[in-house]
Formats: sequence, C-alpha cells, structure tokens
Amino acid sequence: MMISTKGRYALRLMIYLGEHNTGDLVSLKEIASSQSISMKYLEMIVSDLHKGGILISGRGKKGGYRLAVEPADCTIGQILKMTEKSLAPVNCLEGDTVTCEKADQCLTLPLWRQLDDLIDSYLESVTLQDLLEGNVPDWREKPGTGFNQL
Amino acid sequence: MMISTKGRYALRLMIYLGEHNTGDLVSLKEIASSQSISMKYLEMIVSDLHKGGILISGRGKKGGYRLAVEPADCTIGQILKMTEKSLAPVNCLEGDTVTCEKADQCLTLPLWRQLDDLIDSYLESVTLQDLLEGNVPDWREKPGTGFNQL
DNA sequence: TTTTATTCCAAATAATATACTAGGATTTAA
DNA sequence: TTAAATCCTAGTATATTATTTGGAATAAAA
Repeated sequence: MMISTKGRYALRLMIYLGEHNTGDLVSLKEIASSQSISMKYLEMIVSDLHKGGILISGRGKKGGYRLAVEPADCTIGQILKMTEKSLAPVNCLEGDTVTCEKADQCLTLPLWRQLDDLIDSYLESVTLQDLLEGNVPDWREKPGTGFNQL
Repeated sequence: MMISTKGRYALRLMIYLGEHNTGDLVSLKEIASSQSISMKYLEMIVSDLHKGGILISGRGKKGGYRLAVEPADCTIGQILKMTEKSLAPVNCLEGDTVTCEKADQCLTLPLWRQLDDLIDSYLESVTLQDLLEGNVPDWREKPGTGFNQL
C-alpha cells in the first residue's frame, strides 16, 4: 500500500469542502462528524493542506476552512504530495536523489523509475473537479494522453 | 511505498537466476553473498517463488534453485504478486472484494480502482527478460499499449 | 555409514512506520 | 467574559515489515 489513511482522509476532506464551496468557512467539527474521522487526526491533515496553500482558514468562533483554489485547478497528485511523505512505489526512490550505491548497476531501478513516473502522471492528470463530478478518467480510453497504449 | 524490500529482493534474485540460467542449480548461499542479503531472509522469499511455480529446487548437497520458466514468459507482476501481500495502492482495495460499507457512495474509489489497474497493467507488461536486457519499456513511448495518452 | 551442505519449515523478535490521542495556547465572534 | 473554533507539540498505541533463531529433512560426497 502506497497511499496511507492520512492521504485518503485528505482527499475526502477536500471533496467535502468542494461540495460545500460557498465561500463560508466550514468547521473541522462538522467535517469530522460527517466523515466519521477523529477531529484531532483531521487537524494534522488540515495543517498540511493549509501549509500547502490549497486551504484558507479562519480562527476563533465561526472559524473553519474553505478551498483556496478552484477544484478544476487542484490535482489529486498535489493534494497527496502535501500529506504523504512520498508517493514513490519503492524505498529506493524516496527523497530527491537515489542514494543507493549500486544504483548504476541496478537492473531494477529503471523499472521503478518508470512506474513512479506513470503513477505521478496519472495522479496529476486527475483533478478534484473530476472527483466531484464522478468523472474519473479511464486511462484505457483517453486518447492523446499516452496511457492507453499498453 | 507499495513494494517492500521483500519484493525488491525477489526481483534481484530472479535476475541473478536469469543471469545464471545454465540448467544447473544455484545455491542460496551464492545468491545471498553476491547480493549482500541475509540467507535466512532469502529462504522465505524463495519459498514464495517456489510455491508460485517459477522456480525449480533441488535439496541436499549440490542443491539449489533455477528458473522454471523462460524469462520472456515471466512478468514482473507475477513475481511481485507471489511475494507481496498486495500490490494495491490503498488499503481499500486489498483483498478480493471491497468491504467498505460506504463503497457505493465513495467518490474516491473509482480513482483508486483506475490507479490500481494502471499499475497492474504496467507491471504485467514488463518481463524478466526485459529487465535482463536492460530494456524497460518507457510507457510514454510505447504505441499500442494505451499508456502514452496521458 | 558418517559427514557436510543444502533446502525446507515455523515461530520469535526487532525495527520502523502509521494511526491516533492528549493537553493546552491562541484567536475571534457573540 | 465566555464559547467555539484553529493552531501547535508531543506522546502513545498499533500494525506492518524486516530479520533472526533453531532445527528437521534430504542428498551428495567422503
């Protein structure tokens, strides 16, 4: 498993805010109860998303959160990269550079690189708007994207 | 991270056997020392691959392992499925059926399904032979496969 | 026939990562 | 001044992964 509970919760939270995108702030309490997620756990997640700049927050009474971006401009990849330590499918590719000393002789590294690139490309091709509309692109039937040739 | 150390070691072991595919048995001791992997850990991995039918073993002195299949007929997906509990990118998709009670209302599930399918398709499109030849297919440049349309 | 080198098997432990909780400071509307 | 919220840091519990331990079974070689 590559994407943790934290990342999945982040998406559900963003979807909830997308569905209640009126300009008003929505409290964590409301989101937590609607999604059956601990509020304290959500706090940590929201903190990442806020730092990432895709949420606007207001403090104090009547405080809460709302989207800082248009759902159509927000990719799933962006959201997940804010909450997950790494989206890489293997340890070898975590961090900015490959540190393994055997990297240049490694026959498997190119495979992991391609897989990583494939995953990233797909997640960057889907937006929050797509999810809200229930329009998740089928990579097998999306001409011009490069996926459907396998 | 989706693919564990165990799966990566399994691949390296299969590559080693592919590079020494003479018909003779190769001992775990030899593989372990050449790959700097604990022999006891390799035993568990080899056990999975043997049960999966892609290795032939011989016991006793002069015993060891060799490939039971042609490298060109053995996909990376096959190998990894024998050693990893699941290749699914999220918890939700582990096991044969989705057990989550909110599955039918879930706006994220289709995304995970597509991602899972994409990953599986890629890993099944690459063979051990490809790895041995250093010919890992670039999904962006593989006409007719369906990948390169993103 | 004994030794030696191997596969084969099950379980225990260690290390790490993930999920979740606790406690409280700060802010702002009522 | 109170209440309801965000914000922040740290702690703990749980689960998963990685690795070790100990030995039985097998078969070639001495």
